[in-house]
Amino acid sequence: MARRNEHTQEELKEMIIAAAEQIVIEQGFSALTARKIAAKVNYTVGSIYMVFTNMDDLITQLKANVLDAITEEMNQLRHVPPAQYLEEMAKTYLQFSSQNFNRWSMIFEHRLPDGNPVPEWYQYKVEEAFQRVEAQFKSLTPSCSDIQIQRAARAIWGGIHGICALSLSNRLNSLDVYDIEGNMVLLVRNFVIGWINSADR
Amino acid sequence: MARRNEHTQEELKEMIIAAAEQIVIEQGFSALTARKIAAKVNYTVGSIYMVFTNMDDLITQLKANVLDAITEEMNQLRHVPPAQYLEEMAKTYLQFSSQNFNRWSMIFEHRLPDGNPVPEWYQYKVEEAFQRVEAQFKSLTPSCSDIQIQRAARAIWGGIHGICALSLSNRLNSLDVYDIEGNMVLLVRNFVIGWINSADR
DNA sequence: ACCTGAACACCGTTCAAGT
DNA sequence: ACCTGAACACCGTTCAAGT
Repeated sequence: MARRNEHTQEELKEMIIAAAEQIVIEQGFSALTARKIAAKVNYTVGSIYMVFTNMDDLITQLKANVLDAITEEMNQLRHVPPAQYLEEMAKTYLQFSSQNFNRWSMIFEHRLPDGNPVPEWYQYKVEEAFQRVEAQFKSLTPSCSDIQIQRAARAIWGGIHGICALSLSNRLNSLDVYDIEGNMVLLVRNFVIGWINSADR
Repeated sequence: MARRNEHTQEELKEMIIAAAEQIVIEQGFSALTARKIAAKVNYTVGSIYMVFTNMDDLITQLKANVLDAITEEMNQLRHVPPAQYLEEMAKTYLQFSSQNFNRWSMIFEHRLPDGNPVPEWYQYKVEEAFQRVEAQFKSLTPSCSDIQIQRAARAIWGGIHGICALSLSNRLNSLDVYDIEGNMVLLVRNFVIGWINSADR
């Protein structure tokens, strides 16, 4: 034992991530433990700490992968006018979060301890998502200042996320995804109508 | 030892809840443990299970208390026209969630295990919050059907919640509460404008 | 009837020791 | 250099035993 050299550190890292993702998908974030991961990849618990500084580090990687998966879905969207594009984004986000509920909710169920700030590269991924929304508002109302555009993007993306969060957490509430999609579209459409018609921006 | 009879079961329950709330406020939800609570109320861990079926039960009580606190804040709101009332609700929710961040985020960081459904009395408290929003839309557009009103309420309340959730979790992002409040108002105001002007409801 | 204390089956994290 | 195994300081939950 010790020094098996069966896998490179990089391979081990990927194996651990894959095993962890499987556990989250099947049993939810709260069921994710270092020992379960180790058993799944056939190493001892200690090995995890060769390639991750701690569980929070590992979980941050998992969360980043989910952000990437969402971005990937958004990249599939076809090119349509901005108002419609925003609706498509909202529907895509809803679809992703309902179809990948355990991975998606991990993003919000996990919080780094107070000392550890969210790493910059992770923040950057979040920013990227916002920029896609900002681009739509920029083409919708080109005369608006950057700050106005930013506000609109944050308001509507917050709104889109919030409908997902409330609807899916209370999802026993006899609301199916189709109904939620209606709320999604309602919010986006009315906000956009208001945004275009309003002098108050 | 054993059989101290210093407190009634009801008193013990309240002491435990109070101690748990203090821990959440000071150290966050993830730092809440049965043993810490027991130490704070000067009983042994086992005693908690005399008055709560398990930690999830206790946490559900804590979450309910937070919902009550939010409702309490909403009850302080003065009587104003519906469009303005919705904005006031949004601002109140933001203020509460930023001033009571650890208690508020507990509501969304904690999830009952898959077998345990959310208790009815808890669901009811959530419904109550929605009804207050529905009432505003009812007086804003009295001719709308109940289902339209419900959709509007869920859309806008989801939106309000989502802006809080995204803004406060990424709150290092150099956005202060005043900026977020601006996004809040922007969302509500534009949605309401859109809602009133739109034939598409 | 109330409460304890100890046990059980778990955690995350560290690190001396082996190859 | 890589990996283990065991330890440490924790968890939630149960329950026989004491008063």
